Amino acid sequence: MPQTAYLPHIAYDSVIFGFSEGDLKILIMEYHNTGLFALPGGFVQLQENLNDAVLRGLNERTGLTDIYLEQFYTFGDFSRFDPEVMRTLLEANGIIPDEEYRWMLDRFISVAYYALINYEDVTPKPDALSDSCEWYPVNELPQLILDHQHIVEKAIQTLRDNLDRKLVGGNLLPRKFTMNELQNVYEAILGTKLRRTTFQRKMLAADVLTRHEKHFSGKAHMAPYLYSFK
Amino acid sequence: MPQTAYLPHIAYDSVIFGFSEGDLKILIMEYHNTGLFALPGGFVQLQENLNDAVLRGLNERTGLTDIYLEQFYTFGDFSRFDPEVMRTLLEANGIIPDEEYRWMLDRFISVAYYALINYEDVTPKPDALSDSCEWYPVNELPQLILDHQHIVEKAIQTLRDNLDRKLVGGNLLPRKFTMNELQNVYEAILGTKLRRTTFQRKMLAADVLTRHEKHFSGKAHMAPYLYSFK
DNA sequence: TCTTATTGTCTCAGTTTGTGACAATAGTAG
DNA sequence: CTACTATTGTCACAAACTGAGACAATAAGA
Repeated sequence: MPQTAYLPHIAYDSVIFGFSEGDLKILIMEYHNTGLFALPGGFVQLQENLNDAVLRGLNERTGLTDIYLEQFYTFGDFSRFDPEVMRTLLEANGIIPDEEYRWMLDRFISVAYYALINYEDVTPKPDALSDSCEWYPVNELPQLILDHQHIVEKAIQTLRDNLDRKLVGGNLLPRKFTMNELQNVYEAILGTKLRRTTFQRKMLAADVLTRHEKHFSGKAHMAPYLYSFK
Repeated sequence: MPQTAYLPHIAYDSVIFGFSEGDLKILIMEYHNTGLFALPGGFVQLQENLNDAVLRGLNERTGLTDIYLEQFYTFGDFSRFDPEVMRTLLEANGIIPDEEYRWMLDRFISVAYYALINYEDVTPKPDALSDSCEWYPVNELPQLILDHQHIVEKAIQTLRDNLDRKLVGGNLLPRKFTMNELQNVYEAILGTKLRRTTFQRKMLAADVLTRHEKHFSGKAHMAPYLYSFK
């Protein structure tokens, strides 16, 4: 691992949302030999924009470059400070927190972001310290380190609040999708069922969709149109 | 100034809103002998919660303890970094940035909050480095240091977005107020005129107000009721 | 050709919102 | 004491929006 200089005391965590099999999912890392699960995160280089640091981390995990990303809260309670977690994590990788790594055991304030990506576009990649980086349904998360569970909850809450205002649901789907697929995304995010006709009417009235050709699924019924966001 | 240990690289800025004479106003500090204007801000002590640090700063400026406070964004661009501003500010106060103060010239990431307070409750107090801490209408701000103008714009935008969702307008008024005063607050925040009857109906239907006695202003017309938030 | 599941659209009722009307004040001016 | 004015609380009506169901139009299999 080439050593780069980072801003001390400042970290970011990202809640990366995807949608598959009817479930809203997020990416979770599992660290080597520790049984510890955490959100993907990282640090900010000395001359790097905060937002760029997050995009860099997202690119390392997903390979994607154009990502819908939103900052939603900065967690700064002193109670977040638990050096034993980071020490465990480093030592499990054979790293003794000496001069070069001691800064990692300090207190951190973490700026949290959520990202919306198309599940199909991604093969998640673990980093040097982790065994895996995998999708978990938001309702079936493993126990997470520190306050990461709380960060996820706040991310979902913010996503729900922003869903109608920003019409971001489409970022979780391929470019072209059916109205039913879009509705499934909304239902997974909100955690409630929606009325088909009302949803369709609202989406069409919002004037944000372009209608394309029909999509023949091979199923024995009327074929739905494909749509994309304008 | 007793020296306390602070987290390096981390600051906060607060946009403190008040309402008077029909205008939405915020508190701005002017630093000694520099002509520099800035938002009230500060640093986080080593073992202090971020939110508590902000409340501490707010209390120092306003004397208030129960304050409606909301975190809205963390500004982390490298371009914020301009050590000359801080150097000017320290030197104008006869402080040479030596060992004890050099950390203040480093790059900072700033967590921004907005607060809503009752204008009448407050006599703003400058700090050790500033001549004044005064109310300015948001449309008549002086030129501010760094990206503080941008921070203010984002604060207003967030306040507008949250206005209906969180019904926070009342925090800018005394405990008891008339419907017309509340409407004036909403109009100042949104920057638009609202219809009297629609506004009244919406507020009453929201079921968040308690109606009290009438308020006799001495004017020659029907006296309005006073309301308070439940 | 018949059957089934799903889709796009329409209808109708119920609710909410925009807009103006209007009577009820609380003072002031005669 | 009576007119007059400005503002308030409330109502009325139309327009817009939303919930809920109805229904014809498919696409494929039996």
